[in-house]
Amino acid sequence: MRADAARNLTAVLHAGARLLAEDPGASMAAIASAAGVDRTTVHRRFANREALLSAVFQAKLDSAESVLDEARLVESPLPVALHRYLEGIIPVSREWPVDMRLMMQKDPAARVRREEQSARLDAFIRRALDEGYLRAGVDAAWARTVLDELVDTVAHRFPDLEPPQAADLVAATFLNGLGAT
Amino acid sequence: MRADAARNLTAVLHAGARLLAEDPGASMAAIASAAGVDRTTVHRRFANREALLSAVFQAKLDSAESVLDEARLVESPLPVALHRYLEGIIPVSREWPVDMRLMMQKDPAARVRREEQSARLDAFIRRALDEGYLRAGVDAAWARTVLDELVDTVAHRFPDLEPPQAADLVAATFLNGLGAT
DNA sequence: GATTACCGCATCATTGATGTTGCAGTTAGG
DNA sequence: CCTAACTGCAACATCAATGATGCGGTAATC
Repeated sequence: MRADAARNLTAVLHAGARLLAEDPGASMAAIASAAGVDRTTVHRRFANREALLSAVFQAKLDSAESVLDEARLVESPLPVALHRYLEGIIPVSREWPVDMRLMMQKDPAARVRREEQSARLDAFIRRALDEGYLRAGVDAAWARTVLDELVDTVAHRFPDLEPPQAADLVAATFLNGLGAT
Repeated sequence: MRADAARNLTAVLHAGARLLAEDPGASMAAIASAAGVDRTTVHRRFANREALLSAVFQAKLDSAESVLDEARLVESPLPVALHRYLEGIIPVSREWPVDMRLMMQKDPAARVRREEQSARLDAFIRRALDEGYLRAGVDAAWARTVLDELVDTVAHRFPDLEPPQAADLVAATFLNGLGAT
């Protein structure tokens, strides 16, 4: 692929992620325009709207997978792995703000991949329970969901918070909550 | 308004909230069908799609406002008010699963009302800080956002949890987090 | 039980989004 | 500098959603 084509491609993917996050019904024309590209250029690269969405998901899943790999969720000491994961996943969530849950109803391939990554985080939460970093009796599914939501929240509602500080905030809230004493 | 018309109206609003939560691009036809009503009936009651969305938001805002009033956020002891608010707002979030943030971009009236309600919760969070129920130094905006997200999460991702238990879970997570000791 | 409000059904017009194609112009890369 | 790849532009076809309307039938309310 030629260099300018590659630039346009990533521009379209990023513009797509950004516009679709604000409005899941964003038109191809709007995405193309935001990417500084003609509408037909997008159609030439992606056969249909679904293919474009798929490509955006794949891009996000790729980034997330790298973070999961580099966090060493299984090997590293748990607090270290948690912090490394958070510091990595928050920028990913910002770079690809598109919400997976809502949009990959019609993309089974992306769903499968998402579930594989999800399973790695589930295992991490179980490990946290086993090693006593979470209170006994805490529901693993609840802990997992809360962690996801805290990540999304700090990523998108507090965009000016740098990743290290954001990771601290999420970890502290997750483990200690916000209450006194 | 005739009784059957009122029934149809609420059926359309509920179907709309449900379908729009799953897919913000859900068609009027799909909503009408889900409500067991002809498409033209919906068009007769609501001049356009925007009006239907507005009505759904208004319905949710009405319910939320009742909860805010009855929680007595200013007068009651803080833990009592918090629990009462949670126990009330979780069913509202379930009854009207539509996400406000995403959808009322184009509905300034709803936005204003939402912000008024939001201000009441902001004040409640400030009160919690002042009275020492939240750790000193905790960012009020962060606490506020986390509370909202915990409510939405327990409401939609744990639909089988009864409101009292769900409220306990949210309050405990909010104040104490999930970590050990 | 009469009336009137409401509904379902069929039909039509309109619009915005999607997707395709041909062509001329530009630019990356050998 | 030459070529092939890529783009923008214009034009076109298609389709699904929106919105309007008239009419016969049904059901709520008095």
